Amino acid sequence: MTASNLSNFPQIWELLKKEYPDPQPALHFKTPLELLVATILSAQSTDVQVNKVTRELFKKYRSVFDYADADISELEKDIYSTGFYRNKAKHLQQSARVISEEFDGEVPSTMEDLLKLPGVARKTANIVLARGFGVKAGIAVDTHVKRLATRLGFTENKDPVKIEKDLMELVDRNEWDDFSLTLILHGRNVCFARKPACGQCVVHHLCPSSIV
DNA sequence: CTCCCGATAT
DNA sequence: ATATCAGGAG
Repeated sequence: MTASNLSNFPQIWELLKKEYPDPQPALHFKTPLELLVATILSAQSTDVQVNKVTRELFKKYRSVFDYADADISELEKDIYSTGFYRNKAKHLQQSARVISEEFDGEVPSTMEDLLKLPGVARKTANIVLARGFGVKAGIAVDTHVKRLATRLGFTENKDPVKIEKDLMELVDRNEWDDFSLTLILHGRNVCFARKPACGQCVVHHLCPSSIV
C-alpha cells in the first residue's frame, strides 16, 4: 500500500527549493547536439563518468556528420566506459543520420521530432528541450525523480510516463525543469536509493517514507 | 518482461 | 558479491 501525500506537496516543494536554489545540470555541454549526446550516454551511468568521456568525445566529433560517418567500432571504443556501449554507439550514429537526413543537420526542438530519434524517449527529449531550447514540454523522469516522487507520495504509478503526467499536474509549468533537477540533487545528496539519510533530510517530517 | 554493460560504492 | 547510475528498445 503506497502512501499518498498530495496535500503535503506544496510544503515539500517549497522546502526543497530553499535547499537547492538555482539547481544546475551536472552534465557538461555547450550545444544542443552535445546535450543530446551526453544525455543518451547518461543512461545507467553517472554524470561524472559521462563528463569524463565527453571531454574527449566532443573534440573528436563536432557535428552530426562526424557521428553519422564514424566507424562504429571506433565510436564504441570512444564511449566504452559509460556502459551499454554497443547500444549507445548505434543510437548515436542512427540518431545522427536521422538528424542529418531529415532535419537538415540540426537537432530538432520539438518533442514529436526528438522522439523519432533512436535511443531518445521522453526523459532524454525533455532534458534536451528544457536545457537545450528552453521548451517546457514535460518533466524528465529519471531513476531519481521516479524514486523520490514515489517515496514522497507524489504518485502511485510505476510507469515513468504516468509518473510524468502526475507530476505535470502537480508542479507549476515554469518550474518543471527545476523540479527534475532538484529531485535529482536531493536523490544524489540525501535520499539515496539504498540507504536514504532521512536524518539529514529537510522534508523528512512531511515524507510518508521517512524512517526517522 | 528481458536485454544491454562498465564503473563505482557498499 | 551486489546494488546502483540524468534509460530505451525489442
